[in-house]
Amino acid sequence: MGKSALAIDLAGRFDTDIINADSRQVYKEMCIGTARPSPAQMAVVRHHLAGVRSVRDRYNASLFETEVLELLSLLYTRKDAVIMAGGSGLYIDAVCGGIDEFPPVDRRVREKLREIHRERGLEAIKLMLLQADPEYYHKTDLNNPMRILKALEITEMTGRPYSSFLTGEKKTRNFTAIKVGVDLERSQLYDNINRRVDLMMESGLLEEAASLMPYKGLNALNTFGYKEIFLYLEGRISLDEAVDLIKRHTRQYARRQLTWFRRDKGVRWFHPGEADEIYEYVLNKIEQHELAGD
RNA sequence: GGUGCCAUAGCUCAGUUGGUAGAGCAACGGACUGAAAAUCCGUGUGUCCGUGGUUCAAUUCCACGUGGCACCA
Repeated sequence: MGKSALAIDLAGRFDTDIINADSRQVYKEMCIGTARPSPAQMAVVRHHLAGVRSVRDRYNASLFETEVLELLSLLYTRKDAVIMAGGSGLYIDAVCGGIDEFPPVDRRVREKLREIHRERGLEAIKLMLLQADPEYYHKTDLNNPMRILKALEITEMTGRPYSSFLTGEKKTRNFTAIKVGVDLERSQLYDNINRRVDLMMESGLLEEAASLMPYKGLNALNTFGYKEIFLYLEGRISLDEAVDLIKRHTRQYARRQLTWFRRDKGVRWFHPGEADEIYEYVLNKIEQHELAGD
């Protein structure tokens, strides 16, 4: 869509830094396949939280929330505004409104529950959820094993139903978020995506992915751009098929991002080329906010 | 040149003992509280290749044509 380039443009105008809101660009080993900003771009504008973790590390929306809040308290001593850019909606919402706190989950508990799911299927874990947390059972998507497993993990760890941790409260922050979304014609978006993937291949995505093959079981590598190359390296599909799949999966992800942000009525939508208009919009918002005396 | 098989959704293919059709993938829409580039849900009007014939009725049967594939020359 052109989020990164727009963010760099705006960061220049506001003389500020960018915080990366992308769940896969945090991994230092995943560079080409996540289109992490280039060293040249990073030299122009300071980017935070890109390439700061290993694929072997556990990372999630809550850790991101914590890290960004710490970072922001630091940045706001020097900057009036900070730009956060990326497509990971849950991560952005965690920063802007917070997510409820859960206790950490023991690896063995997680493994045990996954094994039950693997061996006895969805019905088995659904039944467990019905007993452990009927409230959540009636509320959640029962076809989605990840949701069920998550709830069971927390219930198992604490002896309390998962739903008792869900307050739905929006946390107050000491900053105001001005949200800007970008969208453009599908045909053009898809052209951009196809071109971007071709460029990744020219830049050595195959080699990067091949070097990460030993980690293919890790969550970080359950990512389009990598998993398709793994299929190729295993001889299951041709390289052309892999590239086509990467393009397709990237397109589908772009649509899912739109679905997420469209739900947020606080987002103001622009064409990615409207940098001037976006700058004006943000300036006005800041001004209104200051007049309101906040 | 001859013979046989095939032609149905964007793609791969089911199917209709004759009453105008449905799966997977794609596409589109949606959901989303520590795996989120993850995971999950919903949406199927298409000259059923063309023309003619048989029939109350043809995408289905028959003939011819067109295109593809295979085999024989």
